[in-house]
Amino acid sequence: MEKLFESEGQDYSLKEQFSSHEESPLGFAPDVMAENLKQQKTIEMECPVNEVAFSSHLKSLGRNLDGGCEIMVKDKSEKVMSGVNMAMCRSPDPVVCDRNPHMWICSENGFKVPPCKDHGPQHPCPTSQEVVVIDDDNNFGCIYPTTSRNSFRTAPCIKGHRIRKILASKNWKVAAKYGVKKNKSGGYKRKFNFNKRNSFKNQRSQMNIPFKKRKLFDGCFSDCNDRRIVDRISDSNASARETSAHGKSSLVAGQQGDSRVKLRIKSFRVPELFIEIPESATVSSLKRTVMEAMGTIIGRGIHIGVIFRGKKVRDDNKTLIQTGISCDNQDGCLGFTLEPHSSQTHSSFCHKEPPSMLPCISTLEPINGCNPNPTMDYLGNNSTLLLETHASKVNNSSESAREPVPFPVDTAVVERSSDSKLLVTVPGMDVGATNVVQICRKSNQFEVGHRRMRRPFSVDEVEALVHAVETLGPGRWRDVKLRAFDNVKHRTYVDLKDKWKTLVHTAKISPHQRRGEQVPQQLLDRVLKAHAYWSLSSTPENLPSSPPTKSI
DNA sequence: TTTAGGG
DNA sequence: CCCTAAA
Repeated sequence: MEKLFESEGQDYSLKEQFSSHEESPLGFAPDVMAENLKQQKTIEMECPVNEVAFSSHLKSLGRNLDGGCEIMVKDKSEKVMSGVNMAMCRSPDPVVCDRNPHMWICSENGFKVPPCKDHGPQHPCPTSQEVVVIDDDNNFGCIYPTTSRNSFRTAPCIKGHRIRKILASKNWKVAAKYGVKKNKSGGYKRKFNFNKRNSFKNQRSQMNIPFKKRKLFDGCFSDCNDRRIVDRISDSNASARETSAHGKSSLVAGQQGDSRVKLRIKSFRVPELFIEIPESATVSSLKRTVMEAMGTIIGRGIHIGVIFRGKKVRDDNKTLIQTGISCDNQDGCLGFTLEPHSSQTHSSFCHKEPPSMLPCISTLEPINGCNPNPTMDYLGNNSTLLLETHASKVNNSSESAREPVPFPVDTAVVERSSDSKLLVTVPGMDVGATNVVQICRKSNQFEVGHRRMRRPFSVDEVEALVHAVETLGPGRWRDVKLRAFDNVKHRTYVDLKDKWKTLVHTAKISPHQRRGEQVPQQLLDRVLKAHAYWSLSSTPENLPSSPPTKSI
């Protein structure tokens, strides 16, 4: 596994963690993860904050239709990090937890068992109780695999209301199971894997989505590359296990005898949130920020995309037969994505939303330069959703997904920033000045037609680039990358080449023509000098004897 | 995969 | 930043 960030002796600021969230997840050090994966241990979490946002989003989709979802951030010592400066959460592994901390706890050292009828936080479930099962009657608890005896407890009401909708209850149940795995001590921990690379590679994500039938799983990462999802079904068929094929969907031969197609959707690809928050922000403001982002994105507009045999099925009017979706299909050729509502593509941008309504849906509309079809693939967790639906339901799925989800979010003012991001200003946050949350659906570079988020080079980056080019020369961009940006995943050697190109151009034009963050003239002088130096000759033997930094 | 260059 | 021909 590629090393994502150094943890030893490093002092990451929150800003760094956020700005380079791809490389610096808040969670475990990747090498630790890799080691754990080798040993097939449970991996707790590797979770950049933007992904935290989405994990929360996933959870909220499922279980918080009637209420808010509190995000708990804990460190290894089990201290709830709420209210402290997030900069404190560097080396520890902040974890996002459910709104029901009595149900699951997710810290490095501690855990609590699910409150099944037989056991509680003070009396952990025995190891024989391998899985937590939530049945179809709003119960949850443990199952004794040897005796098949269940220890269920009726699910609590949320905000004093029994969950009304069937979908809601199903969701809640699914999400409650989300990411829970028994640890070796017999308790249960949340388990995440947000390894982006693997997620991309495996084109897999886990998205718990309302559907007709839900079954339960204990998710096990059997290995690093192939985290199959083991389903454990809560009904009498509890011994039945299913292994997810590709994190997508499989077509199950129907038993109806007619032409119905049964789909078992293993997962959805989901978009991703990017959140930027001041380093001085408190955890509670972070929570709120994440909440806002979640509410924004799940509020409206998400609908379902269908990908069949690697191609997106764009024609909604096609029948399944015309599309080729049938029971004969092999596993994995059908996939679903969550994506912005297409009708909002050109909709105007709203600035205010009535109270008690969701924030503006603008994050869901394709942002200028942003990917209109974010398919950031999320493995994301170890549970999956087993569902069966008839073919006729497929077209309706977007309908249900579009259904507004009640979510207690403050009115948010949403603005479009000039650089293809959305700024969500959240009022009432306790971080002094205005909190600005940038929400931008990041593009998936592995998907065609998706533009990456714009990330202007900082002066420091320019300095590093200039220095590398001074010594290596232009034209060795791979070396430049390895030398100066090896640990910066989002800067490719093409990016560096492009940046050098613009730097040379910038250096040649007059200062008042320059835009963006001003690069110090001294740096630009070095650019020109290096450019001239390396332009003198294309052959090394004709080069001046000393590099540009030392020459002249 | 990298480089190089136009868009 | 994207796209892509060419190496």
